[in-house]
Amino acid sequence: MKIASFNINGIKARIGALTDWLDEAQPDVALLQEIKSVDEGFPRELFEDRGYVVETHGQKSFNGVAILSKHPLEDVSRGLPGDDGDEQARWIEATVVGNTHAVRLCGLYLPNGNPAPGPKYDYKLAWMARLEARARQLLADEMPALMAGDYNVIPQAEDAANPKAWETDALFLPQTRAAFRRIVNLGFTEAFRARNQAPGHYSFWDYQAGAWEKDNGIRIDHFLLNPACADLMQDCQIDRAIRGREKPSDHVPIWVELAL
DNA sequence: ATGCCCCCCTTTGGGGGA
Repeated sequence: MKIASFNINGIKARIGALTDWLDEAQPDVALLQEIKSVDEGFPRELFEDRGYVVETHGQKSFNGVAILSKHPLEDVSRGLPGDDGDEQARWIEATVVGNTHAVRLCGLYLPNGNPAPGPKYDYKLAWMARLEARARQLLADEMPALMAGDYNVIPQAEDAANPKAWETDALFLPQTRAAFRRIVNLGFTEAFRARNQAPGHYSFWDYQAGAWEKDNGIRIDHFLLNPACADLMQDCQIDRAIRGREKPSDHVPIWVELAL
């Protein structure tokens, strides 16, 4: 089963780019971030026509996550636990049932956090603490589980073309990286790095200053797999070429192939 | 580190992103 994550930066602006990629890449599941749409505005029939079931957790103008799946989804849950007052749509969960295993899927859009320091950075760190709490539960469960999406975290210097430029940025501050590492170190496998240790692999290139043309990218979209899920991983890749197309998102898809 | 893009509800600009 091929499970992909893609920050599309607005569903309305990305309909063509998204459907083209779906038709070619043929993921069984696509976890989408930044749909920037309310649930009623999401063009679900475009995906239902392609054989996907659609679950959204939308919000007006900003954020918003969704799951598209060619297999039935069960136990859908919206919102990251731990703060009932959090209005931002950044988390959706569901269980997808394969032939041999069921897998718990968590799609996430972690806060950017800039400028740091400040209230937005405080929100990012608080959100990451809630993420850690949910991650601990997923580890305790025996069911294979993954958390995938736009983490807005550059884990290591080799995950940026120009790490110097990110030193004071919320995506790369020591506190951000420590919070991410703390979650991984609970026992998760960072899927891409488990299969590829080379520098120069990115998932985001800014629209500005010719970042794509200069390959001035960063790797901020990640899959974290619990041990039962890591045992099923057969591949993990980043669809880099998508960034060079017409009217692209500033992110590209990343996907894992799981044996189920 | 700013040479862009997306959203809103618009006619002219503001908020937000990474």
